[in-house]
Amino acid sequence: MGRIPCCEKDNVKRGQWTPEEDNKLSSYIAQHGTRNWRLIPKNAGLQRCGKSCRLRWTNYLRPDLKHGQFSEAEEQAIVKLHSVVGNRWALIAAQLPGRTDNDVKNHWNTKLKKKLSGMGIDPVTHKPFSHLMAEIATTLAPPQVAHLAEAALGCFKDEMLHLLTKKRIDFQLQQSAPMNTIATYITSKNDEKDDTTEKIKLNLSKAIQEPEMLPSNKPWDPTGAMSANFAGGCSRFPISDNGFHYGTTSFGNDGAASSTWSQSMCTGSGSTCTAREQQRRLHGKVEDDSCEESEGGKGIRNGSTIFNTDCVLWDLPSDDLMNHIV
DNA sequence: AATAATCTCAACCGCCAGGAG
DNA sequence: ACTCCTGGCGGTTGAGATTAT
Repeated sequence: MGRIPCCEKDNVKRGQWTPEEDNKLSSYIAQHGTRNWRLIPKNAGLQRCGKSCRLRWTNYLRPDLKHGQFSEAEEQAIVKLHSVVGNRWALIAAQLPGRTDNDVKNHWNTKLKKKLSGMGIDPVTHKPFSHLMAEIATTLAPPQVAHLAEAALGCFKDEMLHLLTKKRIDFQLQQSAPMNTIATYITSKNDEKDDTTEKIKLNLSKAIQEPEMLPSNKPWDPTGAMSANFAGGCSRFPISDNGFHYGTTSFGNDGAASSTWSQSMCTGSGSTCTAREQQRRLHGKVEDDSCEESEGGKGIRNGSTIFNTDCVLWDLPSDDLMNHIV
């Protein structure tokens, strides 16, 4: 048979750890190490599950942990790595000395996601929202394009509403917008949220009709207008009139301007891979996915390879960052 | 000042791969 | 060969803190 259960579920304490418990756990581990988590709470005199002890130690008590704010360099590293490996928090944390996967995950979910959204970047794909919309537009037949704004709204509504409500961006209704498109989206809802939603719809639909916004033939075409906007130096987004810039100059509306952030956030013009695909590639589980020009599952094992594919164009010192991953 | 809304982050949950038995 | 525990991981929750109204 297997092994005995790690702990008695009904006889363990849960919730916040007290300083006394922390002391017991720390001093026990200092003497005996972390060999067997099932035995540690029992031997240390703790009414905790071994799993809970392990979590407390790895996420909080370990002496090599940093507990302060994330530095800008750390944030950049997180975003870069996230664009490559997706939500592999342990993998990302391994590149940041003193940070745990929980730290990185929390920081991403509470700060960095919003920061990227605020810059007009989809935090899942690391592409500009407008770039994504242009890609969608090229995949639709003309009758379907009329519904693009609706579809995009479904994807990005939360981020857009967050921008509108928290950042107080004033979307101005454009009287000159093509009426046949507007008529498709405007409905007679009166409450404020729906009004906001309609404004978003209107501006999204307008954005995709702007000639300079649309790609010359593919959205990621390096010769196209989209790429001129987003590749390499990563210039600016359509919403930058409201204060968001995405170039080598300022981007934020919160005063956190002119940082090296702006050079790091953009995945460049080549990415057509979703975060999920990146993860699958990392695992090497998929040999022939939709991003065939990349190295498939072998990319991550070769460290720098993944940074050199057509899917992700980073200016990363890839060997440094990926050493521990390989 | 009181209340509501929002944010932060420690802790938990459940799943999985690897391996002990 | 099989069972199932352990350790690790990512997703989610909720209490407390902070901010807005």
